Amino acid sequence: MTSSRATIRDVAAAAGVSPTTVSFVLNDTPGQAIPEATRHRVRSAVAQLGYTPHRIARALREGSSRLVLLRAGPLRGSASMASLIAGMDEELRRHGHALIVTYGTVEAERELLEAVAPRTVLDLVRIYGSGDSPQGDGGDVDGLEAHAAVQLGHLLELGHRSIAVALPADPSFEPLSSLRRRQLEAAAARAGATAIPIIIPREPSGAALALARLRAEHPRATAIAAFNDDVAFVVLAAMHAAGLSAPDDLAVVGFDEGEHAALWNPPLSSLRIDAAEFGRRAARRALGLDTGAWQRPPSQVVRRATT
Amino acid sequence: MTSSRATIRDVAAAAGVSPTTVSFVLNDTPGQAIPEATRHRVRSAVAQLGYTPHRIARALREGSSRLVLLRAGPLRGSASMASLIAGMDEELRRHGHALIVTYGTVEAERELLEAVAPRTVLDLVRIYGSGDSPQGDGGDVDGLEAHAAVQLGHLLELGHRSIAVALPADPSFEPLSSLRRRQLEAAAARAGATAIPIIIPREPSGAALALARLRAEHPRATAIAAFNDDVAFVVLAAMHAAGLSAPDDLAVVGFDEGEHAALWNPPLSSLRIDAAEFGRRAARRALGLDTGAWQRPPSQVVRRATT
DNA sequence: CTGAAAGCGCTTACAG
DNA sequence: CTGAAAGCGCTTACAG
Repeated sequence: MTSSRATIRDVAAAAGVSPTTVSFVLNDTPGQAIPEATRHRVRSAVAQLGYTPHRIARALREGSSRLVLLRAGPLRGSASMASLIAGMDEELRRHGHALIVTYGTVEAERELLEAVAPRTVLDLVRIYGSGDSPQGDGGDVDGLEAHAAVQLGHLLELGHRSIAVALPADPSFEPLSSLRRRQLEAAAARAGATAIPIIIPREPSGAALALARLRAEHPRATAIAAFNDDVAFVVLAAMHAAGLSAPDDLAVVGFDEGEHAALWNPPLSSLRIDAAEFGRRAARRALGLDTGAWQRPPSQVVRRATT
Repeated sequence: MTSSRATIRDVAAAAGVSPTTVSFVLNDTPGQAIPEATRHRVRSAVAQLGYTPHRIARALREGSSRLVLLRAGPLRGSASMASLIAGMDEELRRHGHALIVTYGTVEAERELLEAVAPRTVLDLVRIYGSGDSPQGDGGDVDGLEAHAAVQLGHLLELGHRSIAVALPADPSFEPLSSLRRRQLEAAAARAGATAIPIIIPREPSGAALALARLRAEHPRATAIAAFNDDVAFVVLAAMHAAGLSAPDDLAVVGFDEGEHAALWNPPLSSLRIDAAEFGRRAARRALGLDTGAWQRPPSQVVRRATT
C-alpha cells in the first residue's frame, strides 16, 4: 500500500464532488452558495483521508506562502525575544500562517526569501522601535518607549534625579541605541530629571575610562540606566575594579532581564519584559487584521541588590 | 512598464530555444549533448533578463525545496551555535540550498515543515552528540566528545585528579547531559582520574545543597567541570555564598564559552568552541556529499581566574 | 542536438 | 448550486 498523501482530487472523488467545490468549502470562499449537506460530505472526506492542502502548490498558485519572516537583527539574543516570538507565532498560527525567524546575513536572506516566498517580511527593530500608536502622546505609547519609561520610573521613585544612560559602543546596536537615548532623555525631562548619555565599550579598560569620566564630569549622577543587562554587567565589572559598589556609589538597573541577572555578583536589578502581547499585535498587523484596543505592554523592574 | 519577473519561457524566447533546453543548460542535466554555442546563448539571455528560477515552482515539481531545516532544541542559546550555523549556512549556500533554523515548539514545526517542504531536517542534538566517526576510538572523535576531552584535559594538566562534573537539573537538557557525563567519565578513566557527577539546580538553595554535599561526600574533589557556562555561574554563586573561592577551594571551568565568562566576578575559565567546521561537515553530510578528511574540531580552554 | 507535452497540486474566473 | 478548464513556473520522460 502506497501511502502517498491525499490530494484535493482524492477528496473530491470520495465526496462525490469536483475539486472546485472542495476548494470552495475548505477556503470558505465568499459568494458561494453551497448547501450544508454538501459541505458536510466534503469535510467528512477530508477527515477520513486525513487530507491537508499542499502548501507549496498553494503558494505557487497564490504567489506567496502563508508564511511570515521575522528579521531578528541585533535583537537576536535578547531575553524578551523568546516571549515575543512565542506570541507572534501563536497568533500567526491561529490564522493559518507560520513564522520563520532569521538571524543570518543579508546574502543568506536573499536565498531564503526566494525559497520560501513569505507573505510578509517583518523587521524586528523597526516594529519594536516604532510601535503603532501616535508618537509623542505623552505616555500612552507602546513597545520600547513604554519599557524605557518603566525602567527610568524605578530610578525616579528611588529619588534619583541625575541619571546616566549607559549605551553600548557596538555600532550594530544602531539605530536602537540612539532611539533609547532619546526616549530616556524625553522621559527624564518630563519628570524634571536629567539624563546623561555615556558610551560603554566592552573592553575593561575602555569601560573603566568611561566610568571615571562620568564620575569626574557629573559628580551628581547617582544612578545608571543601562541599555541592556550586558551593558549593566560591564558597568558593574568596571565599578568593582574601581572599588565602587552598587547602589551606594551608583545604582544600576538593567533592561530586558536575562537569566544571568539574578546570578550576578551582585545580583542585578533589571526590567523584566513580557513581549508576548507585543508579538501577537505585530502578527495581527502583519496580516492586516484589527489589532484591538491597546494595553500597556507588561514590564516591571525586578529589584535586586544594585538599586 | 510592468516588471514582473522573467520566467523560463522568457529566457527561451530570448535565446531562441525551448524551455526544455534552458532547463537542461541551467541544471547541467547529465546526458544532454548541448553545444557550447547554444549554452552560451542561453546564459546570455539569463544574464540579460536577470532570470532566476522560481523556487516554489521548482519545489512543487521536485517534491521538496532546496532547503535544510535545523532543529536547535535545547542548544538554542548556546554560544557555539552562531559559528555552527554560520558554517552550515555557508556550505549549504555553496550548493544552492538555504538554511532555516527552528527554535520553536513541535506544533509550530509541523506547520513549518508543510509550508517549506525542506529537503532535509537536521536535529542538532543528534548530529552534535554523535558525530560521524566511529565511536570509542580512543581520542580521534569529533563533536562534543572531543570538546569534553579538551575541557577535562585542562584540569588534568593542572594536576586535578578528582573532578566533579556539574550537570544541570533541567530535564530539557537530556539526552545531552547524560551523554556529557559518560564522555567525561570515560575520559577521566582513561587518564586514571575520577569523575564525580553532581546535579546543580538553578535555585540558589538547591545549588548550595548540592555543593555542600559534594564537599562532604567527596572531600578530595578539587575541581569542577561544568556542563556549560551557566551551570558554572550557578556553581560560582553558590561557592561565593558559602565563602568558598575559585580556584583555591575548587577550580571551576565552563564549557562553550559565552560573552559573560570574561565579565563574571571572578572571570570564568571556559572552553571556547569554534563550531564552523563542524557545521560545514554536517551540511555536506546532509546533502549526501563527501565530508573529506576530518580535522579535530578547534576548541581550547581560555584560562582566567577560576582555574 | 532539440522541443511538444504532461504534470506537480492547488485556485479561480467562467459557464451553465 | 456545481464543474471543466486554464494556469501558477518549473522539470523530465518521450519522440524525433
